[in-house]
Amino acid sequence: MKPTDSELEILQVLWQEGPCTVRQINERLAENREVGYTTTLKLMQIMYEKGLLTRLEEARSHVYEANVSEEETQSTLLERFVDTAFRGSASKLVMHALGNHKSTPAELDEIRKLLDQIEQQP
Amino acid sequence: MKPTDSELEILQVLWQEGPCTVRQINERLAENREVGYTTTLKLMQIMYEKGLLTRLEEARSHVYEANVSEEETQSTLLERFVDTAFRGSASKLVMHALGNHKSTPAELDEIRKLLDQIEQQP
DNA sequence: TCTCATCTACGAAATATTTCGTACAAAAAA
DNA sequence: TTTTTTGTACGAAATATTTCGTAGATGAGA
Repeated sequence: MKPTDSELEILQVLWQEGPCTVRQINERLAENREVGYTTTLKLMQIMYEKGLLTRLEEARSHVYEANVSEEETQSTLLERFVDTAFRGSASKLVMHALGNHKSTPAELDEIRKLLDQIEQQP
Repeated sequence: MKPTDSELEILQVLWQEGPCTVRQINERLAENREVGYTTTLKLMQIMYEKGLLTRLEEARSHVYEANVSEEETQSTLLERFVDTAFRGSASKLVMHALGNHKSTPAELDEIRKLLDQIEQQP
Protein backbone atom coordinates (compact mmCIF):
# COMPACT_ATOMS: atom_id res chain seq x y z
CA MET A 1 0.00 0.00 0.00
CA LYS A 2 1.59 3.23 -1.11
CA PRO A 3 0.31 6.31 0.71
CA THR A 4 0.07 9.52 -1.29
CA ASP A 5 2.08 12.57 -0.23
CA SER A 6 -0.77 14.03 1.80
CA GLU A 7 -1.49 10.72 3.43
CA LEU A 8 2.14 10.35 4.39
CA GLU A 9 2.06 13.76 6.01
CA ILE A 10 -0.80 12.62 8.23
CA LEU A 11 0.87 9.32 9.03
CA GLN A 12 3.99 11.18 10.12
CA VAL A 13 2.01 13.12 12.69
CA LEU A 14 0.35 9.97 13.98
CA TRP A 15 3.66 8.13 14.22
CA GLN A 16 5.13 10.99 16.22
CA GLU A 17 2.18 11.84 18.43
CA GLY A 18 0.30 8.60 18.70
CA PRO A 19 -3.52 8.51 18.44
CA CYS A 20 -5.05 11.84 17.46
CA THR A 21 -8.34 13.46 16.59
CA VAL A 22 -8.84 15.11 13.24
CA ARG A 23 -8.53 18.48 14.91
CA GLN A 24 -5.17 17.65 16.41
CA ILE A 25 -3.83 16.48 13.09
CA ASN A 26 -5.22 19.47 11.31
CA GLU A 27 -3.58 21.85 13.76
CA ARG A 28 -0.23 20.20 13.23
CA LEU A 29 -0.55 20.35 9.46
CA ALA A 30 -1.69 23.95 9.61
CA GLU A 31 1.61 24.89 11.23
CA ASN A 32 3.30 24.39 7.90
CA ARG A 33 0.71 25.25 5.29
CA GLU A 34 -2.85 26.41 5.00
CA VAL A 35 -5.27 23.53 5.13
CA GLY A 36 -9.00 23.42 5.93
CA TYR A 37 -10.43 21.23 8.64
CA THR A 38 -12.76 19.29 6.35
CA THR A 39 -9.89 18.67 3.97
CA THR A 40 -8.00 16.86 6.67
CA LEU A 41 -11.17 15.11 7.80
CA LYS A 42 -11.91 13.84 4.31
CA LEU A 43 -8.38 12.59 3.82
CA MET A 44 -8.47 10.71 7.08
CA GLN A 45 -11.82 9.16 6.22
CA ILE A 46 -10.36 7.95 2.94
CA MET A 47 -7.33 6.59 4.75
CA TYR A 48 -9.63 4.81 7.14
CA GLU A 49 -11.50 3.21 4.24
CA LYS A 50 -8.21 2.12 2.71
CA GLY A 51 -7.15 0.56 5.99
CA LEU A 52 -4.25 2.93 6.58
CA LEU A 53 -5.86 4.12 9.81
CA THR A 54 -8.01 2.64 12.53
CA ARG A 55 -10.35 4.71 14.66
CA LEU A 56 -12.25 4.72 17.90
CA GLU A 57 -15.73 6.08 17.49
CA GLU A 58 -16.63 6.02 21.12
CA ALA A 59 -16.19 9.68 21.80
CA ARG A 60 -17.99 12.19 19.65
CA SER A 61 -14.75 13.14 17.99
CA HIS A 62 -13.17 9.98 16.69
CA VAL A 63 -9.64 9.10 17.64
CA TYR A 64 -7.51 7.86 14.78
CA GLU A 65 -4.40 5.73 14.88
CA ALA A 66 -1.95 4.61 12.22
CA ASN A 67 -2.64 1.06 11.08
CA VAL A 68 0.69 0.69 9.27
CA SER A 69 4.03 1.01 11.00
CA GLU A 70 6.53 3.68 10.14
CA GLU A 71 9.21 1.08 9.46
CA GLU A 72 7.15 -0.99 7.11
CA THR A 73 5.95 2.07 5.23
CA GLN A 74 9.47 3.36 4.90
CA SER A 75 10.56 0.04 3.46
CA THR A 76 7.77 0.03 0.92
CA LEU A 77 8.46 3.58 -0.17
CA LEU A 78 12.20 3.08 -0.19
CA GLU A 79 12.03 0.03 -2.39
CA ARG A 80 9.98 1.86 -4.95
CA PHE A 81 12.17 4.92 -4.72
CA VAL A 82 15.38 2.97 -5.25
CA ASP A 83 13.87 1.41 -8.34
CA THR A 84 12.46 4.53 -9.94
CA ALA A 85 15.12 7.06 -9.04
CA PHE A 86 18.27 4.95 -8.70
CA ARG A 87 17.57 2.09 -11.10
CA GLY A 88 17.58 -0.33 -8.21
CA SER A 89 21.02 0.53 -6.93
CA ALA A 90 20.71 0.91 -3.17
CA SER A 91 24.40 1.62 -2.79
CA LYS A 92 24.20 4.53 -5.23
CA LEU A 93 21.39 5.95 -3.18
CA VAL A 94 23.41 5.53 0.00
CA MET A 95 26.39 7.31 -1.51
CA HIS A 96 24.18 10.18 -2.55
CA ALA A 97 22.53 10.41 0.83
CA LEU A 98 25.86 10.41 2.65
CA GLY A 99 27.37 12.80 0.13
CA ASN A 100 25.09 15.60 1.21
CA HIS A 101 26.89 15.38 4.55
CA LYS A 102 24.09 16.12 6.94
CA SER A 103 24.80 13.23 9.28
CA THR A 104 26.41 13.53 12.68
CA PRO A 105 29.58 11.55 13.55
CA ALA A 106 27.47 9.36 15.82
CA GLU A 107 25.17 8.46 12.96
CA LEU A 108 28.10 7.73 10.71
CA ASP A 109 29.44 5.41 13.36
CA GLU A 110 26.16 3.58 13.49
CA ILE A 111 26.26 3.09 9.76
CA ARG A 112 29.79 1.79 10.02
CA LYS A 113 28.68 -0.75 12.59
CA LEU A 114 25.90 -1.88 10.33
CA LEU A 115 28.40 -2.34 7.52
CA ASP A 116 30.51 -4.51 9.80
CA GLN A 117 27.49 -6.62 10.64
CA ILE A 118 26.51 -7.10 7.03
CA GLU A 119 30.01 -8.00 5.91
CA GLN A 120 30.46 -10.52 8.68
CA GLN A 121 27.55 -12.57 7.52
CA PRO A 122 28.56 -15.46 5.24
CA MET B 1 11.97 20.72 -10.80
CA LYS B 2 10.36 17.52 -9.69
CA PRO B 3 9.54 15.13 -12.53
CA THR B 4 6.42 13.00 -12.14
CA ASP B 5 6.70 9.22 -12.11
CA SER B 6 6.03 8.91 -15.83
CA GLU B 7 8.46 11.66 -16.62
CA LEU B 8 11.12 9.98 -14.55
CA GLU B 9 10.60 6.78 -16.48
CA ILE B 10 11.33 8.62 -19.71
CA LEU B 11 14.34 10.39 -18.26
CA GLN B 12 15.75 7.05 -17.17
CA VAL B 13 15.68 5.78 -20.73
CA LEU B 14 17.32 8.94 -22.03
CA TRP B 15 20.02 8.82 -19.38
CA GLN B 16 20.79 5.24 -20.31
CA GLU B 17 20.52 5.45 -24.07
CA GLY B 18 21.34 9.03 -24.85
CA PRO B 19 19.32 11.02 -27.41
CA CYS B 20 16.24 9.19 -28.65
CA THR B 21 13.21 9.64 -30.82
CA VAL B 22 9.74 9.29 -29.38
CA ARG B 23 9.45 5.91 -31.05
CA GLN B 24 12.59 4.61 -29.42
CA ILE B 25 11.44 5.72 -26.01
CA ASN B 26 8.02 4.28 -26.55
CA GLU B 27 9.45 0.92 -27.53
CA ARG B 28 11.53 0.80 -24.38
CA LEU B 29 8.57 1.72 -22.18
CA ALA B 30 6.37 -0.81 -23.94
CA GLU B 31 8.71 -3.59 -22.86
CA ASN B 32 7.39 -3.23 -19.34
CA ARG B 33 3.82 -2.08 -19.70
CA GLU B 34 1.29 -1.25 -22.36
CA VAL B 35 1.56 2.34 -23.49
CA GLY B 36 0.35 4.05 -26.66
CA TYR B 37 2.66 5.96 -28.94
CA THR B 38 0.79 9.24 -28.65
CA THR B 39 0.80 8.95 -24.90
CA THR B 40 4.57 8.93 -24.88
CA LEU B 41 4.66 11.69 -27.48
CA LYS B 42 2.40 13.93 -25.43
CA LEU B 43 4.41 13.36 -22.28
CA MET B 44 7.63 14.23 -24.04
CA GLN B 45 6.10 17.36 -25.51
CA ILE B 46 5.06 18.44 -22.04
CA MET B 47 8.53 17.68 -20.71
CA TYR B 48 9.98 19.76 -23.53
CA GLU B 49 7.75 22.68 -22.58
CA LYS B 50 8.81 22.35 -18.97
CA GLY B 51 12.45 22.39 -19.96
CA LEU B 52 13.16 18.83 -18.84
CA LEU B 53 14.12 17.87 -22.39
CA THR B 54 15.72 19.53 -25.37
CA ARG B 55 15.08 18.44 -28.93
CA LEU B 56 16.48 18.61 -32.42
CA GLU B 57 13.76 19.27 -34.96
CA GLU B 58 15.96 18.90 -37.98
CA ALA B 59 14.82 15.47 -39.00
CA ARG B 60 11.15 14.74 -39.45
CA SER B 61 11.14 12.75 -36.27
CA HIS B 62 12.55 14.92 -33.53
CA VAL B 63 15.42 13.70 -31.42
CA TYR B 64 15.04 14.37 -27.71
CA GLU B 65 17.68 14.61 -25.04
CA ALA B 66 17.54 14.99 -21.27
CA ASN B 67 18.10 18.56 -20.18
CA VAL B 68 18.62 17.68 -16.53
CA SER B 69 21.38 15.39 -15.32
CA GLU B 70 20.71 12.12 -13.59
CA GLU B 71 22.81 13.17 -10.60
CA GLU B 72 21.10 16.46 -10.07
CA THR B 73 17.66 14.92 -10.42
CA GLN B 74 18.55 12.18 -7.97
CA SER B 75 19.68 14.78 -5.47
CA THR B 76 16.47 16.75 -5.82
CA LEU B 77 14.30 13.69 -5.44
CA LEU B 78 16.37 12.29 -2.62
CA GLU B 79 16.20 15.46 -0.59
CA ARG B 80 12.45 15.52 -0.82
CA PHE B 81 12.19 11.83 -0.12
CA VAL B 82 14.34 12.02 2.99
CA ASP B 83 12.15 14.80 4.30
CA THR B 84 8.78 13.23 3.59
CA ALA B 85 9.50 9.60 4.34
CA PHE B 86 12.34 9.76 6.89
CA ARG B 87 11.65 13.08 8.60
CA GLY B 88 14.90 14.45 7.26
CA SER B 89 17.14 11.76 8.71
CA ALA B 90 19.50 10.71 5.95
CA SER B 91 21.23 8.21 8.21
CA LYS B 92 17.95 6.43 8.96
CA LEU B 93 17.37 6.11 5.26
CA VAL B 94 20.86 4.74 4.76
CA MET B 95 20.38 2.15 7.46
CA HIS B 96 17.13 1.05 5.88
CA ALA B 97 18.63 0.89 2.42
CA LEU B 98 21.57 -1.17 3.57
CA GLY B 99 19.36 -3.41 5.64
CA ASN B 100 16.82 -4.19 2.98
CA HIS B 101 18.77 -4.46 -0.19
CA LYS B 102 21.60 -6.65 -1.13
CA SER B 103 24.71 -4.75 -1.97
CA THR B 104 27.85 -6.43 -3.16
CA PRO B 105 30.96 -6.43 -0.94
CA ALA B 106 32.59 -4.07 -3.43
CA GLU B 107 29.77 -1.60 -3.02
CA LEU B 108 29.91 -1.86 0.73
CA ASP B 109 33.63 -1.12 0.55
CA GLU B 110 32.96 1.96 -1.49
CA ILE B 111 30.53 3.16 1.10
CA ARG B 112 33.07 2.53 3.82
CA LYS B 113 35.62 4.61 1.96
CA LEU B 114 33.14 7.41 1.64
CA LEU B 115 32.53 7.27 5.38
CA ASP B 116 36.28 7.58 5.97
CA GLN B 117 36.43 10.60 3.72
CA ILE B 118 33.56 12.33 5.43
CA GLU B 119 34.88 11.70 8.91
CA GLN B 120 38.36 12.91 8.06
CA GLN B 121 37.09 16.32 7.08
CA PRO B 122 37.45 18.91 9.87
C1' DT C 1 1.38 10.32 -59.20
C1' DC C 2 -1.12 8.10 -55.60
C1' DT C 3 -1.39 5.45 -51.60
C1' DC C 4 0.43 4.05 -47.12
C1' DA C 5 3.05 4.41 -43.11
C1' DT C 6 4.76 7.58 -39.79
C1' DC C 7 5.36 11.80 -37.76
C1' DT C 8 3.78 16.13 -34.92
C1' DA C 9 0.30 18.88 -32.63
C1' DC C 10 -3.31 19.27 -29.75
C1' DG C 11 -7.89 18.93 -27.57
C1' DA C 12 -10.10 16.38 -24.54
C1' DA C 13 -11.34 12.21 -21.94
C1' DA C 14 -9.95 9.30 -18.11
C1' DT C 15 -7.93 8.83 -13.74
C1' DA C 16 -5.88 10.19 -9.35
C1' DT C 17 -5.44 13.39 -5.73
C1' DT C 18 -6.68 17.31 -3.00
C1' DT C 19 -9.79 20.72 -1.44
C1' DC C 20 -13.95 22.48 0.23
C1' DG C 21 -19.05 23.56 0.95
C1' DT C 22 -23.16 22.07 2.94
C1' DA C 23 -26.25 19.24 5.71
C1' DC C 24 -27.20 17.59 9.85
C1' DA C 25 -26.34 15.62 14.74
C1' DA C 26 -24.90 16.40 19.32
C1' DA C 27 -22.59 18.65 23.10
C1' DA C 28 -21.64 23.04 25.39
C1' DA C 29 -22.69 27.64 26.55
C1' DA C 30 -25.80 31.32 27.20
C1' DT D 1 -34.67 26.16 26.47
C1' DT D 2 -32.33 28.40 22.76
C1' DT D 3 -28.12 29.46 20.53
C1' DT D 4 -23.50 28.57 19.38
C1' DT D 5 -19.80 25.57 18.71
C1' DT D 6 -17.86 21.45 17.12
C1' DG D 7 -18.14 17.21 15.21
C1' DT D 8 -19.14 13.62 11.08
C1' DA D 9 -20.57 12.43 6.41
C1' DC D 10 -20.43 13.09 1.83
C1' DG D 11 -20.98 15.08 -2.86
C1' DA D 12 -18.66 17.58 -5.86
C1' DA D 13 -15.38 21.11 -7.48
C1' DA D 14 -10.50 21.99 -8.30
C1' DT D 15 -6.15 20.40 -9.58
C1' DA D 16 -2.65 17.22 -11.31
C1' DT D 17 -1.41 13.50 -14.11
C1' DT D 18 -1.94 10.15 -17.71
C1' DT D 19 -4.02 8.43 -21.78
C1' DC D 20 -5.75 8.55 -26.27
C1' DG D 21 -8.18 9.91 -30.72
C1' DT D 22 -8.04 12.68 -34.64
C1' DA D 23 -6.29 16.04 -37.97
C1' DG D 24 -2.97 17.30 -40.99
C1' DA D 25 1.96 17.16 -42.88
C1' DT D 26 5.64 14.65 -45.07
C1' DG D 27 8.39 11.12 -47.00
C1' DA D 28 8.74 6.32 -48.98
C1' DG D 29 7.32 2.96 -51.99
C1' DA D 30 3.99 1.04 -55.46
